[in-house]
Amino acid sequence: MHDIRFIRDNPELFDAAMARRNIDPVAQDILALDTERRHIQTELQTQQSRRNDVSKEIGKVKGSGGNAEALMAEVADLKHSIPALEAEDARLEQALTSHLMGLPNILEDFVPEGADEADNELLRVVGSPPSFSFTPLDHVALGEALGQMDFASAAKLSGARFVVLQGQLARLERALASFMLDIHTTEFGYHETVPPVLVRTQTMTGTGQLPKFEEDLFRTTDDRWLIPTAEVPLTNLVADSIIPRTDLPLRMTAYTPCFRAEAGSAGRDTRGMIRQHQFSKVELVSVVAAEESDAELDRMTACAETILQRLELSYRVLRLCNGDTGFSAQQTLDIEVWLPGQNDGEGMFREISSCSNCGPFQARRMKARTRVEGEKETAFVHTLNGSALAIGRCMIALLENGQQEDGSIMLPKALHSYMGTDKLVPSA
RNA sequence: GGAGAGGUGGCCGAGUGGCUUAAGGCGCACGCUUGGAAAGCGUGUUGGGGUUAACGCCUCACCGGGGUUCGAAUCCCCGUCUCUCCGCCA
Repeated sequence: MHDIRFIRDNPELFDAAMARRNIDPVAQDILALDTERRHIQTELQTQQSRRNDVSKEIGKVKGSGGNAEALMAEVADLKHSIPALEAEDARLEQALTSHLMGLPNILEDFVPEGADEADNELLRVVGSPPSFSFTPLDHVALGEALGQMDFASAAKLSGARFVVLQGQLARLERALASFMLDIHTTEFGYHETVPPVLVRTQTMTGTGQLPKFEEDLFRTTDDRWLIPTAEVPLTNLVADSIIPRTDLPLRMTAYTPCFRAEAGSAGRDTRGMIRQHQFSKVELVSVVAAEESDAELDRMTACAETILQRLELSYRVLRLCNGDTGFSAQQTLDIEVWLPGQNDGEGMFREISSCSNCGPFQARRMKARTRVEGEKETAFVHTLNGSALAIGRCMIALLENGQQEDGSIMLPKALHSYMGTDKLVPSA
């Protein structure tokens, strides 16, 4: 959510920022509501103050046996006007809040200009793709040849966009989660967490999924929501709190399933494990002081990159353009891994991680603040989140990059101890 | 799922309609005291919003939302969470 005081002081800047999000000027409408609301509040509070004074006076008069009827008659009038003003104030606040809640975060100035992913800015390419003496297969062919990746059975159980993994691939899921969590906790200081995957509406609103993106989510019959990412519960852990400045930064990591309705993705990535309704992911969340968030984004991205490097996968890092940056982010860096089996064996880069600095945007929605010990002023924290990494897409990358002509899959050294072997072979 | 008891400041805890400006304690900060420290004494110590050049003034908030009343932490209704017991269950 946005700071109404910023909009009051900089309406043109605000509209310019929203223009980068393809949103028509809104500052004038917002400020009209704001001005009217403050006018109502002033009048309301004047009347409340009068009511409080008179009520006290009535108490005193009655206590000393006097006649308070004149005073009570005065308050009788206020009893009509105060509720009316309260209702008007509530209406205006609601209108203002719903307006502000629906507007995306302001982008950093250096976010590149562009309509979609084709316009993202390439920051670096790391590693080099493996070369094959044969045409590499995609993960579907490889996984099914292993007899360990079963889309037909998943469709029987759950419909499209699900998968059943078995044998070594099932273990690989577990191994990857352990491998990633071990690095983040022991080398990078993230606090391992197991959060709920069902959350309340208020929690989804705190990180920005609601009220605008309901159609992307699964909702339960008792009015909870399945998380689309562990960013939601992890970040909301600091909602409604004031964190001592000395406790920052907070760094949390969690391995959770993620659920996405993929309502707007009909026909996209229908083959294989690239885009599923359910997938698992190791997520990183940082809660930091304002002045630290830019550096924290670089740090977080480096943590995600470390995983890819240890897995000996090549990748590239991009800064997303305005058209491709998500609702809550002020800046996003994507990591795309090389998948040699895609594009009919030509290979292509696909997103495997997305690291975002949300600045104070989510913190303001969830009232997450910090304070320097001994000072009175509080400040909204900055929140960041990143995948490190998406497990399913990581598995795809390992299969497609490690494939051998005989159909077996060579695993990177880092996983040997987690897998108890150095390669994947077809199930007996 | 059933029955009961609860939710008050950073923490503990008093408070069954006005004397609450939320008692008292703990913790914390500052000061006095001291050679220094402890103890003791004193002062201060929630958050959001409106208004103001500023000091300040006002308002809201005692889990959340409604209601009764001139006036609600206190009474009523709904919701929510916690605890105890029962049932069920991994």
